[in-house]
Amino acid sequence: MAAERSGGGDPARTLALLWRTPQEPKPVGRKPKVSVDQIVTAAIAVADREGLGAMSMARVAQELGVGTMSLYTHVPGKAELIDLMADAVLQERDLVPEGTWRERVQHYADRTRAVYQAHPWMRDVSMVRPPLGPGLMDGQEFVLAALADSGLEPRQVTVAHVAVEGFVHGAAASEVDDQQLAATTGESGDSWWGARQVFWDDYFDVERYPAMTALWNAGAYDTEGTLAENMHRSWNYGLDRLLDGIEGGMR
Amino acid sequence: MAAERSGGGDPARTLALLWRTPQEPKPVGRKPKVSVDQIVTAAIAVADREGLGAMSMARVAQELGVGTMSLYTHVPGKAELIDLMADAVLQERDLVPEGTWRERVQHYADRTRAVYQAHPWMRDVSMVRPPLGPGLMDGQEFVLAALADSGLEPRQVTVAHVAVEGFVHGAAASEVDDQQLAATTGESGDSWWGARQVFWDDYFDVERYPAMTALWNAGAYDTEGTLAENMHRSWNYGLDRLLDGIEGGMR
DNA sequence: TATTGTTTCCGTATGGCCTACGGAAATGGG
DNA sequence: CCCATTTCCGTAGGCCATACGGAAACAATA
Repeated sequence: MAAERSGGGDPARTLALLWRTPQEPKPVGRKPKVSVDQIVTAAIAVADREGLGAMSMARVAQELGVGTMSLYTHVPGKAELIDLMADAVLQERDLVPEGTWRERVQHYADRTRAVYQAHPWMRDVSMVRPPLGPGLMDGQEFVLAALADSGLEPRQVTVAHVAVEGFVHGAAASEVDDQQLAATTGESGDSWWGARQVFWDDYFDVERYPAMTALWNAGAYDTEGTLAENMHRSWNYGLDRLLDGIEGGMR
Repeated sequence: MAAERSGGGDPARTLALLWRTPQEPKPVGRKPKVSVDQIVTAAIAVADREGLGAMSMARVAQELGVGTMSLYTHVPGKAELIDLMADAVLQERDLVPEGTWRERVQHYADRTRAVYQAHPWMRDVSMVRPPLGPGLMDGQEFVLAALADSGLEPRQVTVAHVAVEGFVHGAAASEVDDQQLAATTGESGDSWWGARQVFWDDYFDVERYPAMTALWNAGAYDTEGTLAENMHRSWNYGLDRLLDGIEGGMR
């Protein structure tokens, strides 16, 4: 399925929802059975358990014990609901501004990674046209403040920011991909690779792939630990090297 | 929509398709109206034009002038078809092993980026449980050979490999996200941001976001060029810094 | 209490998706 | 001409988002 995205709906309405612009309680009329917060919470719960693909309007309504169409009274549509979900979980990062600029970027990366771990469906939410809510904005402010303290020129800060942001979201996404697939398909990554043992037996050609063969023979793949642990190690390594490079590029 | 993925179908069947294991022509029986190659080509064409979300079995069959169910004679299901599509476009990279290890990694990144540019739907294809076909494998061999020439220890090569791979696919994905959304929603990135001018007017709080405000005032966002050009610049910067870091880490 | 205005709830219907099943159609050999 | 074999594909079941419009609930008023 393609990346889920914010609708072309009225931006003002979506922004009001993202920032929960308070509106005076209606004096007359039927009392609502559900609130926006309840809908968002229920939607996140469904997506956490069964993936974004299973998060249908009908499924969320069922979870709340209301009719499907009732949701549309509180939320413009599914795309906007996903925006609300994304911003809500980004708020869970709870960033504390302590330490050097580098430690703060690493903290930001760790917290963002934790969000993806807790909510693997974030992999499927595009951050190119992001939900302009408090969750996203607070995060941007945090990293930009850290990078601005690094000594980079203002113009360089914005460039470095895109690179860091890309790495963090990209790496977090690929790291949780595995879990998400395990959850939705019911097959773990290890089992999946195991079932493809046939590949190494029947298709891998040592003459066509000398570098891989050499690495294999050198024991480069004799690793302890699970697939997830190895990905995490690589994630830390990659971010460290990227920050090394940014630091070194200032001279 | 959630990431599209390979089915739990018979791995042997999928691998045979990926490597196009030749099978002796059937002596008897009805002649096929379409081939696997034709199906994959048509599916790629549809996805290129209208996104992976529009690439339905019915749509592909229509493109080929056959009934929907006829496709299932040649391809196990939609998930496997997506694997075949992904491996096919990865083969377009056509990697030439020239230059220093660093130039080769950069060449790999450029060619992979070109694939995403030409086929934006690749953003929606998970690379965690990748199609183990020639397109993927040749690419892996190419980068691993380059990294192995860098002087890193074998064990370090595999770690660096995951980091580079993550950066390349992640950055390429976020770079094409914008184009893909422009194509499927009919709204360009610039127009989308324009419609959200309201945000800066009504919601942005200079006291809550001092770092962003300072950068803005310092002219860090007074950039010429389009959104796409800026993303490309950041991509190059990020990869350079990552490779700087890898190079520096060897000492 | 009955009416009225307002708001929310939600059943129905439309048009899409994947794919299991099984019969029809085509083909070449005996 | 028959028949085994292979491919083609119509039907049907069970999902999805959401436009529309009427029913139901509620507060204020008469």
